[in-house]
Amino acid sequence: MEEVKECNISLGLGLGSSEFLPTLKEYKQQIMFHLSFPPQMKEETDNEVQNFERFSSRTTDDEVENKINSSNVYSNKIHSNKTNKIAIRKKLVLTHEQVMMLEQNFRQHNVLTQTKKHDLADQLNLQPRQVEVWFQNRRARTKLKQREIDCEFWKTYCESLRDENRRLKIELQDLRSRKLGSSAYCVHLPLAMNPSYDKYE
DNA sequence: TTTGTCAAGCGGAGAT
DNA sequence: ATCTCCGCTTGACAAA
Repeated sequence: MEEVKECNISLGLGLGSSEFLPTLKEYKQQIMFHLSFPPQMKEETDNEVQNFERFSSRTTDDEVENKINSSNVYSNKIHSNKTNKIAIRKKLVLTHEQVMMLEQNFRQHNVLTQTKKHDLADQLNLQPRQVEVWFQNRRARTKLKQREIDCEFWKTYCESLRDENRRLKIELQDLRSRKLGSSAYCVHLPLAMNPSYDKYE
């Protein structure tokens, strides 16, 4: 079967050219037209497109079209290197209300149960998978943020240790320069600060 | 043009 | 075998 190495079709997409935005059906037609798939590949691609329709938060072509034409959803093509198939990915931008609701639920519990996932999906008019993905990405963002905080903490801590080390070295040098050799004094000094420390090394 | 953000894909790991 | 999670990555988009 003919292999599709590269898919780089212009479908007239672009911001500010909404009158040229194709419907999902037109997308399918144009993809087929441009690539002239062999029948088998056409079928596979069509299935793939259908999968993406199911996968997206919309179920009908009309709904897809409305979303494509609305302000918070854009469409683009993706090409899977693994399967050499073409599909359409609809880039979803969640609304403020959707994000607020998700955030609120995330604060209560950052892991989803099956029931919670489906409830939220229903409430937000999203697919359960999209809710799941949002939670996964949200956990990743939290973790990243925490890592940054930890990193900052250890950086500061490290800096303070360096300062302390510098200070102790100066103090040690000062003590040595005064040539304080009294054994009574030495007893109360930590080993490293003991003027006789060199003897132990 | 570069950089940051975010939804989503992919693959591996662990649990059931 | 299936599900869910995580880490990494991709591609679209917006902002700088």
